[in-house]
Amino acid sequence: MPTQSIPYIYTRLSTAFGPQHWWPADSPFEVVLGAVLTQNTRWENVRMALDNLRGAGVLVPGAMASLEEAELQALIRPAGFFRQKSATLRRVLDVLVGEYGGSLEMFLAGETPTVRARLLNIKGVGPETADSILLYAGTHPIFVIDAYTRRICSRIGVCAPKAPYAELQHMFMHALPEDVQLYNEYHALLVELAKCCCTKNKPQCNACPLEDMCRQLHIPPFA
DNA sequence: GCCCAGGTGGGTA
DNA sequence: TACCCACATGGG
Repeated sequence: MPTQSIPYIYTRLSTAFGPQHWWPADSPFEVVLGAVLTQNTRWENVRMALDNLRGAGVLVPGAMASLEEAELQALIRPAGFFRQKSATLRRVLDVLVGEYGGSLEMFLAGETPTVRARLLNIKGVGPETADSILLYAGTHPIFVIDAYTRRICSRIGVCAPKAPYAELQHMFMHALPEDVQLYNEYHALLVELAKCCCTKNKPQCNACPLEDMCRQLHIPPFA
């Protein structure tokens, strides 16, 4: 399966699933929180944590920054890895509030490579978290690679099972026109596809509306 | 009880 | 570079 199929796959997914309206958040700041909280974690768990934060009225940088560490940890606990994530969020808030007066817009303004480097410089923020923030909170044209993307691409033969993040990102960005909305939709659609037929160790397509495509793309068990 | 989830960073060879 | 591991909760 050559990389030329990347635009084709988008067309098929878009037709089957329609607009995804991602990221599932009410504000850019929530995107940042969700990007950290969803690290190796189901979104359902992340939503519980976000609901807690909303209930506590701390879904704005200033208010969250004033929380005690124990309070923050208790609120995000359902998302797992709560000690690690609270520390990461604290470091993000230090930059956001300390250097940009709490303005996410200011923080994310500037050239994409510059802002990306600034994000990656924060301990606990890796490439996926940084790119999710750049694309979904800052509308920077950058393609987000996640476990779903890698798994799907691996199963249809467009990459090795352990292909590096940068390699996959390069592949998508060179197969597609530079377009924030396209990158946004594509990533969301891959997640939608993965949830129905590309779960780890369970490559069934029993109820998958894309059974035909899975067959064409050689996704088991229709290979 | 066991497996898994929209990662990241640190350690070792 | 290439693995291995800790990190933690909640749902199937």
